[in-house]
Amino acid sequence: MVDGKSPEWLPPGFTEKFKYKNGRKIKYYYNVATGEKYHSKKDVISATTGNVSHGTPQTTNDDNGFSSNNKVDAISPEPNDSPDPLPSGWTVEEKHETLEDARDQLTRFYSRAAVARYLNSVHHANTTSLQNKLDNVDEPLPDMSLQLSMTSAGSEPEKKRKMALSSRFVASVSTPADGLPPGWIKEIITSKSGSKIRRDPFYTDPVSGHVFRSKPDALRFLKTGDIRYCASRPKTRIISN
DNA sequence: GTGTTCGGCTG
DNA sequence: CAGCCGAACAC
Repeated sequence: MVDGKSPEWLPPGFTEKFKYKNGRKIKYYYNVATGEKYHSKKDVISATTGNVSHGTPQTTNDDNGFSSNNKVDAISPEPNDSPDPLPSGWTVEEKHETLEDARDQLTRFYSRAAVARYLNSVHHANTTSLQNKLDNVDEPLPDMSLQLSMTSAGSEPEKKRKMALSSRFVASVSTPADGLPPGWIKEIITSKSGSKIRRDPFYTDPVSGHVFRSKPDALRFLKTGDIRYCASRPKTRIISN
């Protein structure tokens, strides 16, 4: 139960496969016997419980690309093996023979980025704009920039005061990210779903504008320079400077 | 297919 | 309890 390497719920004959589309990791389940693939656990379960032997729930194909050659969708761990979503303006010099070569180039790239980051952080100079306009705040406000926004769950754009208790509001506190290069912003997004209060941290790179869901993700990007290695694809917010 | 949220596992 | 991340959900 502890090791999630083998999904127990997965019926025999099924294998777990991964595919990378647009930098997003997609897991799907592949039925070796029939060649069908399913995107979610539900699909597999409903398909297997309803019709165990043979039923073609999705594609009614007797023969498709799976027949002759099962080219396993092996993930490419090397950054130089798949088309990189390089931003315009960046060019790939050559294909690297060794890892060190690639690493050297990455280092250059990161030096540059580091410089940009540093300059950016200095330019901002930690603008601690303290604005607490909240009336029903029961939490101690930190002396950092606080931003509050709320979304009306229903269709009432009014009465924002008491709504904080019944609707989902989002408050974000921005603080300099800890354990990351200067300039990075850590945001604690406080949201309310149902009656549960969530506090999720996000990390924003001021240079690229990527907002990472976790510190490890941010570190991964810093280290490899490729968001493909992140556990979750970061949203990219434009930096208004 | 893409973005968003939820929920749960782990340290 | 907080952080992280997969997966479900929704657009």
